[in-house]
Amino acid sequence: MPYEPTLTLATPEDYRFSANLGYLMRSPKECLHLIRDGRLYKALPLDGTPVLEIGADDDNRLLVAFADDRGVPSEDVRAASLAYIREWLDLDTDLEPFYRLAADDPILAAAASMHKGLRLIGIPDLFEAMAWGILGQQINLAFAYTLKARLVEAYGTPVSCAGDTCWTFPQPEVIAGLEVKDLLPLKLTVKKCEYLIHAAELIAGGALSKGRLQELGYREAEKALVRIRGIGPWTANYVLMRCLRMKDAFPIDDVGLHHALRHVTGSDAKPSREEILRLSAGWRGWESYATFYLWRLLY
DNA sequence: TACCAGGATATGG
DNA sequence: CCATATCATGGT
Repeated sequence: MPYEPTLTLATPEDYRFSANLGYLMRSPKECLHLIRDGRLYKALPLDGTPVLEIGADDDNRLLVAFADDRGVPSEDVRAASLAYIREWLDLDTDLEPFYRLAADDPILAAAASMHKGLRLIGIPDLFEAMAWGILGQQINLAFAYTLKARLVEAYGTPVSCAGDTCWTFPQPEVIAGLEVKDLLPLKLTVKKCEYLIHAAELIAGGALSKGRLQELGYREAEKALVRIRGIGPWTANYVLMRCLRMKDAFPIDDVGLHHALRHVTGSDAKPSREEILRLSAGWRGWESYATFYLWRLLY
């Protein structure tokens, strides 16, 4: 079904829209975007919450339409939407160095080849990234999606989208105003309720911001995050990877990474920290991308 | 049905 | 500093 794209967006030579949709479709419980007939829909967390419909043409360009019935938005909103897409889908990173190192890497070669054209899908909003990390601690991914959907449907904002509902993630100001007892019915642990509310308070109060973390650089930003209650090394690196887009962020404690490494090496035991450091020695500066690609081997 | 899941923290040695 | 218990529901 043809549609009239309002905007077109050039992508890098090695970009493949379908490879990225593959990642975005990994959970049927995802509530922050939806995919229909090869097109991606999302309500952007920007002023006016524009709803985007994103497809691709044969020349590997992204075709962007505004999928709500409010007509074409203002120039400002269009520009902000394009900027959001570039960041979310990571259209401005040159992946050539990553593919070059992956081609000769016994761990990465297969994943890089199989999913070539995939980019690290981001979580531009800091609170969403932290909340998603906290929710996902020590539970399987399917359950994490269930919890996220409950949180979003309780405290987020519904937006009509392609005859369905897209949601925007709850604002930190909203979650900061809650008490543990408000979140318990979602079946989070008491600690996760506390972590979530505390993170929301830090961001809503201005004590923590994406911009400030960005200025710190990887090591210092990691330290700053780990000092926050409920944010350990895994969550800190997850946030730096998905939100701050630090390419050397590396969630080395990630169970999914461990499974992927076992899958590639054929080992039946969880790799030790030393083993992972040895296997990843050649990934310097691309640890986040390496992890993201390895995750794709799991589902 | 058991087992375990994209961990973090508190506690005890 | 390292090992262990605890959280706690739900997916497979």
